[in-house]
Amino acid sequence: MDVNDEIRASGKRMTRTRRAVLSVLEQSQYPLSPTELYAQLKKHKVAIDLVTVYRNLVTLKELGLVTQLELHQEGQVRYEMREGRQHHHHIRCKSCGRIVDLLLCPLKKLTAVIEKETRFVVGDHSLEFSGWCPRCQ
Amino acid sequence: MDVNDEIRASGKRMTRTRRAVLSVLEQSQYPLSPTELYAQLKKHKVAIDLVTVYRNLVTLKELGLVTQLELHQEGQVRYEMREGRQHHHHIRCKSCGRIVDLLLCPLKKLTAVIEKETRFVVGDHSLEFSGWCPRCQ
DNA sequence: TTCCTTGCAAATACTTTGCAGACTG
DNA sequence: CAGTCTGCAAAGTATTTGCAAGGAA
Repeated sequence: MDVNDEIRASGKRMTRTRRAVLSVLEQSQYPLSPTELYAQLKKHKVAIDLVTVYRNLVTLKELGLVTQLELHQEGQVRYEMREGRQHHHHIRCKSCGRIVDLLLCPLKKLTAVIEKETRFVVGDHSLEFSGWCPRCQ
Repeated sequence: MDVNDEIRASGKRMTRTRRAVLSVLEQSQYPLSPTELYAQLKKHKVAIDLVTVYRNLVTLKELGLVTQLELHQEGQVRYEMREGRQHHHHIRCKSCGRIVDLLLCPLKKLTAVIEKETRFVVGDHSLEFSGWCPRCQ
């Protein structure tokens, strides 16, 4: 079942703007904020409103096609494609803002410890590093 | 050097509102958002403006007296006293919003791994869990 | 033809800024 | 007294909502 089918299976429709949003996200090397995504779309001469970008991102997130991130000190949200990507985290440069994937996650064991200690049932976790990238050091 | 001295040593002053903000933060069992802090102050009949709460929190953060947190999916910032508290993280209930401290941090070793892998110099990290607290399960 | 989707305008939420008067040391 | 701090008004940024027209299946 491809993206198109997944959208239609949920009763939603594959529209011109939806396709464009997905396309930009697929091509991006890093998670995009709604505003950045909007700027990319404009650059590619796609006629779309910022509000539509927001609404499409909400929809795609609900369908589980994209993942939403909130990086520290940014005051905005970012999205990245989920398609086949394994669970991962990010590191962000405090100087230039560059965001790089971290393909590791040390928290599986920790979750059990936390559940025992707090009696919470753990759902998600978010982990993010920040520092200075090679160029900015 | 107590809080009072620390503030004065930086050329800042210990004012009525600053004292009130610190007092509420000291008594809170969990990190407070500016708005929650403001509500507490009002409840204690402290005459203060929300803007002043924001400004004092910025100042106290710059002085290292409070720590700022941004929990996932909250869309607001929180602050907690730093005074002698060890480095820690939080878990938040997705249902009632309750926030509980986690007194562990498994990330010291990981930092070295990440620095080698990404060539970043790691500054900070943020780690947060969310799930369902005992009452909400 | 149904009803999901879009654009535009407007509202909301959180946070920051400008300025003149008030207060601390 | 000098310089910091405060309240009030207003601006700024990110995001959401209402509504009527447009578009997908």
